[in-house]
Amino acid sequence: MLDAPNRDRNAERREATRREIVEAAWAIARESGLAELTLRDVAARVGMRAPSLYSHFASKNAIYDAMFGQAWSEYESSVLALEDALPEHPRAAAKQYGRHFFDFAVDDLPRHQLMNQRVIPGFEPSPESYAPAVRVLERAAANVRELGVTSEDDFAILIALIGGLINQHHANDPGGDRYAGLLDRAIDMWADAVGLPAEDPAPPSRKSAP
Amino acid sequence: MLDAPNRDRNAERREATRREIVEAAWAIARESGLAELTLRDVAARVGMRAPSLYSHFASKNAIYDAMFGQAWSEYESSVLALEDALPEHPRAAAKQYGRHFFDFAVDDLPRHQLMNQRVIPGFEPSPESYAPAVRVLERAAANVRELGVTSEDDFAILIALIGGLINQHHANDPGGDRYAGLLDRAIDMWADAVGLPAEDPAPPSRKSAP
DNA sequence: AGGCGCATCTAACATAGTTAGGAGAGTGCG
DNA sequence: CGCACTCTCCTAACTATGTTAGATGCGCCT
Repeated sequence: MLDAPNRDRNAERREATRREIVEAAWAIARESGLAELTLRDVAARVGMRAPSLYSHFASKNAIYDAMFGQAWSEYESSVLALEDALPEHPRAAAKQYGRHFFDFAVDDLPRHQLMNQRVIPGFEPSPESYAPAVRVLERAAANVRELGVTSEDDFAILIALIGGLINQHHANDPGGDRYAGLLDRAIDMWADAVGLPAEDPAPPSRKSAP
Repeated sequence: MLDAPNRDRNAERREATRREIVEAAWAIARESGLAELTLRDVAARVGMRAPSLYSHFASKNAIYDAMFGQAWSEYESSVLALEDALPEHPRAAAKQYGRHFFDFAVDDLPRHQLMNQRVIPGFEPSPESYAPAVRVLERAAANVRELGVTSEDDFAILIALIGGLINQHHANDPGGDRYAGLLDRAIDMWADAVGLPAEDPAPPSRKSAP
């Protein structure tokens, strides 16, 4: 039996190894794409053989789940940070939100792919790993409602619009910035339709942190 | 050497076999999903062994290409048929277009996946198989322009909007119809923004075939 | 009849994810 | 100290899948 301090130390080491594995997997995914991600390569990068990974993860899908869970978690943090820096004007805030979603998805292709779960045949994220993403959407919905948009449907349309531009960017213009340029125009269309007021020339910054 | 009639007959047989293989592949994809599509299963369904498929296709990706090429081709035909039945009112026509895109993508999940090419790691469609899809987009652009939309960007935004709703449908609401219901509202938003006139109460039908 | 082309076959290979079972290090108790 | 337990990692191997090599046999042309 292990006593308490040693149990803790072992748990830490385990966690560290798990993190190392997930980091290695992301490194490979970023360098060569998710399609090139093999357990043997991941294992090699952390100085192991493939079967040893099964001491830390139940399957390859469990590794995907950890990868995506980590990304969603970081995403949630970045959204929380964004909210503190959000301008006061509703339309400006909507645009900043939109640009944030877009940049996040575009800057880091493999991380975007997690939003389109069909990229990995047979993989379904676990509710736990997906939770931060759900919270982000709920927060975004709440924030958008606070801007004066009362309809869930209008919010869903905004999300669809941004998601669609992201997809088109990846399909037609990866590397370019045509669809990033369309984002402001698209959000303006949407803002007019839902009745957000026109933007001030010089928007002041808002919300000192509590 | 073969004389001309026999060469033709052989070519026909070859084409028939290719079609049979592609049909079998679609059947499996529809029943079990693209992830479950294996060459051994495809071959079994047409009464062959897997390596024999290589007499007709250079690789599994070549089979995907044929599958998607066929789907794009049928899609082009359905768009041509749609255009004859398009109502005269610009906003009504835009909605009918939008609903058509949406229904096509939603009714037949595996066929939709071809639009999101990232589903099959390592697969890129050939320009030839993809040509009908390009023509459909060009026709759609021309038709939308004819409705009075002069900006490529506004057209791109419409496409993004519809594509985004389709993606959300597949991700969040497969089987339901929430996003189908949002489509009209979304297209109305877009139509107002680009200045299409309000819809007539009773739109007459248009364009007898030439 | 003889020969050529071609679709199909069997056998096998390479690469994946995964499982079985054992070796060795660390830890705690007698 | 020595023994036993646990845990991580290992080697070996299995299975599934795309793919290649080479043989076989059928049909058509001369």
